[in-house]
Amino acid sequence: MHTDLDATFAALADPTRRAILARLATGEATVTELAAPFAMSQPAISKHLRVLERAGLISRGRSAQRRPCRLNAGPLQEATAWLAAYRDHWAESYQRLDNLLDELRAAEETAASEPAEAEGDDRA
Amino acid sequence: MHTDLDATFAALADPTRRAILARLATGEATVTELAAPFAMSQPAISKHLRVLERAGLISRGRSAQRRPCRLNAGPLQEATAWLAAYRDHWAESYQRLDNLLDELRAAEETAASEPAEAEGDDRA
DNA sequence: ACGCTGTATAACCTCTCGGTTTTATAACCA
DNA sequence: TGGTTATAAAACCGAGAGGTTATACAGCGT
Repeated sequence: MHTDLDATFAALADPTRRAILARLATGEATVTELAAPFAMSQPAISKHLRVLERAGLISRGRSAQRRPCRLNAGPLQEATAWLAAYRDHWAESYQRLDNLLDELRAAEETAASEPAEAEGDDRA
Repeated sequence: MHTDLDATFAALADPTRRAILARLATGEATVTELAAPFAMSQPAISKHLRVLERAGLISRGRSAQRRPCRLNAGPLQEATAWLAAYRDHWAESYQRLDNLLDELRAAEETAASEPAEAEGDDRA
């Protein structure tokens, strides 16, 4: 249960991959759809997807010649759990930020209908 | 405010560095103290510390010829905030884990005297 | 002044990463 | 059957990670 953190954090260390995850949070997408926003070749995206897949962050189906990707957030939860152990430490420093997360959480729950303009969006 | 995630996640992607952070959650420590548990040369640890420092995860003081390190958890909070955007997605899949975090949190609050022993300890 | 302790720097090696271009595979369409 | 679309695979490249050993530097103790 304490493995894979290497792969998970390493996968998250790249802005392109974080953006891909953000996109996939919206719903399934094909490789070319995912590649579109980036000034990068298609094979480069395929490589990123392979990294995400090996980290367990995405999984892929088959639809004709397309290979749709979908988010698999399990590892993100593991990562979050690891980080949670340090919550106190930044709470010490500046407790106000403890609220930030609660706000964030509340915002998400409330904004079920409102057009999310909040973060989760990286990259141009 | 949404930068540095690259550096933060990259820093967290190494088990040695995660272990160092776990150790520092206990309190300040000198370089040799930090190096002790690892089957690795001292310069290697110094390099890891430089990575952590450049990621803003630690800062260092001076006490005689020693250069004590202390945890600076700000970036961890940023990382947590980023991950928080995906909470729903694993909540969908298996809601039970939503509780896990609450339990973890509760455990920490209760164990006000026992600093993070959960996980964090990697490596042989 | 001398030597010891604590830490950083330098030079080097190997491996992986992130990107490229080119080519192959697979499944659709006509 | 042939062509086009969607994706993967191969071969290559430069840069950086992560480790090593050897060396330099700083500050203490005597």
